[in-house]
Amino acid sequence: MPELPEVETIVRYLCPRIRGKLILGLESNTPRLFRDHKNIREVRNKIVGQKIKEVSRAGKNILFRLSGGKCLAIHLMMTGSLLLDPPAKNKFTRCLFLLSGNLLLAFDDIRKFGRIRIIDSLEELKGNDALSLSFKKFKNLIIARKERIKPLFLNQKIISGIGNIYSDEILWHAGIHPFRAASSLQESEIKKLYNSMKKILNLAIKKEGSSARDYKKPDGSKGGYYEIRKAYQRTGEECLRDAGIIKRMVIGGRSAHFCPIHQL
DNA sequence: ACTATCCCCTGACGGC
DNA sequence: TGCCGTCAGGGGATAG
Repeated sequence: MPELPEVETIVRYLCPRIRGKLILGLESNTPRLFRDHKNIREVRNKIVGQKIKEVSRAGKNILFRLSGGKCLAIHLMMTGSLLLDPPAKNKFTRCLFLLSGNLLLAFDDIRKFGRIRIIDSLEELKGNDALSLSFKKFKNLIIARKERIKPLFLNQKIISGIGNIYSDEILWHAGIHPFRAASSLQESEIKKLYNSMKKILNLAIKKEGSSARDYKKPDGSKGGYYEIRKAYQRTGEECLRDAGIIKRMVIGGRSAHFCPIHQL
């Protein structure tokens, strides 16, 4: 489940290696991947022959800025991964980009939830990226909402980039209960939440993401955050801060893992 | 505006 | 061995 740190890791890996390359071809047997377009041919016509001018990130989207002015947006959803120069195609390879310099970029995705689309400009995806959010903006987004804090963190339209792993980790670090109404948070708690958000996301980037299940870097290697997580998927285990036992509850169809003692 | 539920899709895993 | 139910959870749709 690639979230902001995983996507950022992928972008940092890919950018110096494919920037300036030409897209020579696109192969895919999974039309669903291009569900925002008529068919694969339409996508191919729009991108083949163009140069990748920049690789960047917006929330959980990987963005290729193309020489023609348009932009290729790749969303890995839950099980997608981008692999550069993969050893061989496998049954989960849904799409292949042929790049100049004899480079092959594969999009693998077990569950076919991923999505690739062409957008007119980067502006279309500019949301409130968790890492470029100022405290003032963050606070205003939080206090305006009656929604509970955990689903708020998962809502990409409000704060983009955070998914189930890091929302649990951030709330554990900040000592905030996932069911708290956002509008009930005190100024000091919002400050703590903001600092925890930056701290956890930057730490996870440093660890190159969490390989809980399917996530891997474009060279096939794994990230190291999962091994140092404090809350996510630790149901029944001891809290690493106090004597609490990590509890699991479902909220909005997602599982929240938290410590009932220090998360209030 | 908020909440819960279902759907998309496939693999892992536990029970029988 | 193999069949079945459950869980994983990003995001969109929909009903209440």
